[in-house]
This record gives sequence, structure tokens and C-alpha cells, in this order.
Amino acid sequence: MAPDIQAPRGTQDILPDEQPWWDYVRDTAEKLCGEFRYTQIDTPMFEDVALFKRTVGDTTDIVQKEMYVFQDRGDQELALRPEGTAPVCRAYIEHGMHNQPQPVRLFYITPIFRYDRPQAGRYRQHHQFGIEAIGDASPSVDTETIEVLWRLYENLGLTGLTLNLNSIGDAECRPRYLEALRAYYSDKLDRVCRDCQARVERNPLRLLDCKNAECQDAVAGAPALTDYLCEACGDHFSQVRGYVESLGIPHVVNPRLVRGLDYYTRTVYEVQPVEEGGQSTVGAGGRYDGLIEQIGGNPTPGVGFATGIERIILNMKRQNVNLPDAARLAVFVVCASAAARVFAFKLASDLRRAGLSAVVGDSDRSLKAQMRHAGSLQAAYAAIIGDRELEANSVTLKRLADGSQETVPMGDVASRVRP
RNA sequence: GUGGGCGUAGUGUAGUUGGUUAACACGUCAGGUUGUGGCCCUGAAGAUCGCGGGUUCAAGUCCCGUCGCUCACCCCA
Repeated sequence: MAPDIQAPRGTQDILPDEQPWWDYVRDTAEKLCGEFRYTQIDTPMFEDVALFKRTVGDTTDIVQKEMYVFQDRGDQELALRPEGTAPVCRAYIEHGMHNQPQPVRLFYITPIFRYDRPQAGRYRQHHQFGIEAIGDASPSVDTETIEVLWRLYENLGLTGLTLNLNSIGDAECRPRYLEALRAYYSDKLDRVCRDCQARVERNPLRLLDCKNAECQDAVAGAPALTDYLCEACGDHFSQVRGYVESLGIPHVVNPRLVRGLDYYTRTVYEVQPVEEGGQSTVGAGGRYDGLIEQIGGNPTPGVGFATGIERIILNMKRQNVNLPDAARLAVFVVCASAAARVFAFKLASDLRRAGLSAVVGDSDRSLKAQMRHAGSLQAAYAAIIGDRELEANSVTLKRLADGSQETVPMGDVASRVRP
């Protein structure tokens, strides 16, 4: 029955049955980060609103209508973290990480909050695994982050993914491009959708990935960003492509690829699964060479990605990816009499100290009921202790898989059970 | 923010053109004689049919509102 108070809209309980998926994704990500020497950082769940307004962008949807903003009792304007990069950069500055060998390689796994309308693969609270390499402008670092992302999916067993790659230029060449784009659209305003009419002023790059049918003609003829890159950006981009190529990571250059956060410069990328559809992007990232400066640090380059764990799991399930076998319960201790209870607890305690999992049955329940319980918990062994066993200081040890059983001294259970 | 579908026990479903004690499966619990699981059999608990209002002699079944879920747009991981 639905309780009076339910989980807030767009949030969900991750129940024990689901946890193996989460463990698997987290473990895989952490192990991979170890290979690349990315180390974990945790930042607060909420930050000064200004952090996101300045970096993500005042005119972006994320800031304008999707942030959970609140005032605390000291009238501080705070926001629940709507993305992971800006807080990490804030921490980089705050803790003087520029004094460490550059780039500083960091990763995080954290909840993200956005006041969106929930939908398949979209939640108000979701979780992202992300990495940031801060302090190195080299295209090889862009590639490194792409490799981590690609390897993550590979290690998880996901297939059929497409890596889209693009460069959106920098502060030098992008304004020139935007100007050209606006000029191009200026005489076509009556032929594009309302959203696009607004985008021309507010967020012109977004014009490029409008999916509206009426806008496709305009999009098709629009000037390509890659034609407007300055020499440095063009160079950078072709090197990134070369490295990605040499790693054998399949990719397509998609000049329409644009990101919804303002801080990106140069390289941007996005990974799409085979299934087409709205909320399909499973991971995305790019370079953000101006971000740190925007929040008061010395000019410092950076690059990174974030990938949505819910969407990863969604795709793993669609593709029938198998999870490693869960560790099963080693021993279920059955109390066949009330007097056995204290010995059952002692046995279970000893087993646990020996590194084996153990659960004790309820001596008020019948032996049969306890055996059933052992079966439904999929225990490897049932250890039965009753009056007979107590007399001999032994237990009846039954292997549930084949029903075989033997009498063993109380102290020998652990060694018998251990595989 | 916009539009479509849906909302019945823990879970998944059935409930004929509105008409008496809301059904089934799985799950849970208890039994199937004397200390033993998985199959099988029996039984029990568990739903004021999301919530609020309305129409009607009568509503799980019709209408309105509301909340939630879901799908698409938008946006994004």
C-alpha cells in the first residue's frame, strides 16, 4: 500500500536486489581509475549557487530552471549539486592543487540533482561517475579521458556504443563562429521552430542539434563549426582525433555535437548506445580551459567526463550483461531446540570470525520452517544443532546442494565449510 | 514548462454493457505426526480498488480535480 509519504518525485530507492548492479559498476569504475591513477575526491552535496551560475552558465536550462536552490538559516544561497565538474574545480583551487604534479587526476561517484520532469533514464536525483584531469592542456589528456570512458563501458560488457567527437573552439574562434551562425539564421527566423527563434540569441550553439522537422533545412545549411576553428584549436582537435584513432577507439566526428554547459572549450564528446531515443546519452565530457579562471583561480586547463550510472545499468540490462555471481550465504545455523540457541549463536559468531557468513534461525520456529528459510536464503550449508548434537558437542552439517550430511565436531565446522 | 497512456493485496495481473462476501499467480507465514530445505498438497494473513469531490437507488467500473508513475517534446548523464 502506498504510504502517506512517498519518495519524492523523480527519486528512487535502490533496493537490495538492485545493489549488485551498482556494486559492479562502482567497482569496475574504481578499478579502472586505479589503472590510470585517478584518485577519488568527494565534494559537498551542496555549494554556493554562484559556483554553478558562473561556470555552467546563467542562461543554461540547468541553471535557469533545473537547480535545487535554497537558502540556509544564515541566508546563504545554496544549490544541490547539478553537475560534478565545477565543485571539483573549486576544490582544486581551494586546496592549492596546482602545487601538485600536473595534471591532477581525480574521480568521483556522486548523486546529482536536477529539477527535471522525470522520464525514462531521467531522474531528479541520479548518480554520476566522472573524472577530471586538471592542469594540462595537451590533447593527449583529452584522449586519456576518452579512453577511460571507453574502457569503462568495455569492461562492463556494453557493446554497440558510438563515440561522437567534436570541437567547439575557444574564446578566440567561437565568437566568430557564433556571429556567422546568427547571421545565417537572421533571415530564416520565420522558418524555424519557436525554440530555435529563442536560441538564436540565448544559446545559438543549440540551434545545431534541434530535432524539429521544420528546422532541419536550416540546420543542414548552417556553417560548420569545424570550418571556423582557429589554428590552435584546429591543431588540437586533429591531434585528439589522431590519438583516438591510434588507440583503436571507434568514433565519428559530429560537427553538430554541442553541450548544454557553457564551460566547454575545444574538445567535446558524447557516447550513445544503439537504442535511439530521447534520454540515450550514457556518458559525455569535454575540455573546459576557462572554467578555473572563471571561479577565481589562475588560468588552468582541464578536461573530463561524467557518465550516468542509472543509464549504464539500464543499458547493461537491455543488453543482458551478466553480473558476477553474488557471494552466497555460507552457513544457516538451525536451532532444533531452545537449549541449542546459545550454542548456535556461538557457532555463528565463530564462523564469522573465521571469515564465513552465517545466519541463525529462529528457535521458536519448527525445524522444517528453519530449513525452508535456509533454502530460500540459498545457504550453502545448514548446520543443525539440537539436543542430540549438544550431548556430543557436535553439529549436523548438511550441504544443501545435494542433501548430503555428516556429523562434525563443533570446532570443525569452519574448516569443513570452507571451499 | 507542453502533450499522450496508466494508478486494484509485498510484486505481477483479472475484474464482463456500473449491481450483492473484489479474483488469480508469485511471495510471506503455518501445517502435511515423531529433529531436516528445494517438488507437491492444505490452510492463513494481506486491498477501505492512489487521494478528494461529483453523477446514481448502486462505482474498482462514469465525470472533474489532485498526487504519483510512465512515454514523447524540451533538456541532459
